[in-house]
Amino acid sequence: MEAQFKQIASLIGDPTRAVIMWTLMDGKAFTATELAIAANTSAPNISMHLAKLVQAELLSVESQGRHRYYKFSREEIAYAIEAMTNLLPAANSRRKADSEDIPAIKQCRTCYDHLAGKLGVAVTDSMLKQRIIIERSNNFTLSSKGKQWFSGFGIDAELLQQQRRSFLRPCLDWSERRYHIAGSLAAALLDKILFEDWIRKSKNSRAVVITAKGQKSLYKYLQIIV
Amino acid sequence: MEAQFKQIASLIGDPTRAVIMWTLMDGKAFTATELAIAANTSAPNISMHLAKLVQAELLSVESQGRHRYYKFSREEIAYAIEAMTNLLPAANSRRKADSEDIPAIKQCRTCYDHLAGKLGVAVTDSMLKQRIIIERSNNFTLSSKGKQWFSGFGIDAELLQQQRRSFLRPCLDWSERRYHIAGSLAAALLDKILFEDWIRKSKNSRAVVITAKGQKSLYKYLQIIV
DNA sequence: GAAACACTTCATTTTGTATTGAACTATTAA
DNA sequence: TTAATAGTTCAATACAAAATGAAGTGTTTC
Repeated sequence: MEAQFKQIASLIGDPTRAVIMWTLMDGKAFTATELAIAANTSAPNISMHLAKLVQAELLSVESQGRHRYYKFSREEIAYAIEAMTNLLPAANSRRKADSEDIPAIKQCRTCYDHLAGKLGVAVTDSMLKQRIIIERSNNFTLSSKGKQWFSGFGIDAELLQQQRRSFLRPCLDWSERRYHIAGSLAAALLDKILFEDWIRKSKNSRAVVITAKGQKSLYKYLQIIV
Repeated sequence: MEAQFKQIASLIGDPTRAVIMWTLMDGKAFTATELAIAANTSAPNISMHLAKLVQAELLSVESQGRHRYYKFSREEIAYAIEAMTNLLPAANSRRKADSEDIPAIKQCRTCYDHLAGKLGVAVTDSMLKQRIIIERSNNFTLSSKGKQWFSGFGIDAELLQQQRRSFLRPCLDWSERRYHIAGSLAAALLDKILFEDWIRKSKNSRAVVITAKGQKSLYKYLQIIV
């Protein structure tokens, strides 16, 4: 077992593979070439690394014509990467002020399948304030008022709650050092506000931008001033 | 940020350091020599690796005379290692039947600060059956009956619930592929049953053995037949 | 106070594995 | 049918980082 853990650790541990995993936290599937660009390496090299990750069943591939799309094979992978990400800020708090610090990604971004960054935390704060969700000993639950709120939003919380996957859980934000909501409910919310064009994903980055419509709606529904 | 993630990944990724982290999942502090034995390497080498982990604030050291005790600097580290551990079974399901498979550690072991393995899952199952805890969409909550049960056990659940740290959460068991309870409540339970001598930790391993007293008590309180 | 122990530091060597370049397959476009 | 694109495979190379061995610090024990 220890040997197997070593294997997984060194699998994620390689810098190039770490970037692959980091990039895939976007939630969508990437082609080998896209990942090569993200990791700033050659095609043969990325191919080798992807092969290793697929063989270990950390990633899955899907061929579409001459493209091969890579993504996490299952949700747990994203959870693990997320957990590793959370180890970071404290480790670097004393370092030089980050030169690579991109404000955009701190403001508003996605975390695998849900909203994170300043906006993610703001949404969560507002929901707590309005008692849409209730916090208790590091756990969130949806209130009955919350069920109505989501329902008015076109999201059937009851239905999501019946599913096997995690419904609502706190996720520590690496830039804010505060919790935002994750789980199927948070994923459904992200889907919805993307569909409604409140926010738009930027290309090749997890950063998202808030539209004018989003600005208005975020104030209306959640009293968030962007 | 990506660069920092790379750093953390390669920090955990080295085989020797992976063993260090794995060993520390025991929850207690280890000396450099103990870790050198666990990782099967030399004193200078383990010292170098430990220095790196401490510098990254993944571990903390405490000097006691000529011994230096190393442990996780914070709870999140254990969570991340745990999350990584859970990626394993699927990754190896197709492999040769594990030759290194030690039954003892599958039966009953600790997972950082709480009970895991077959016994951990059995305890959780029994608690669910008795409605001491309630499961809902991948989350456990303590029932009022449960509060009494723990109280009768000398554990003040209310008090634990007020603390900042996670109170009760599911933790996926790598050997059983099923959930067992984790969080401060599960940690308090482990403390209690260790104190009551139901189980005993074995040296240099996360495996625990069930005592005769434990066998009786597990049946009495949780209807578990060992 | 000397010896044994626990651990670290430094300079050197080793080694595992990532990377590179060339050649190859398969798909799409012209 | 040819050319371009997307990706993989293989053998050779390069390199960063781990391991080693000798020497040093501080602590306990006899």
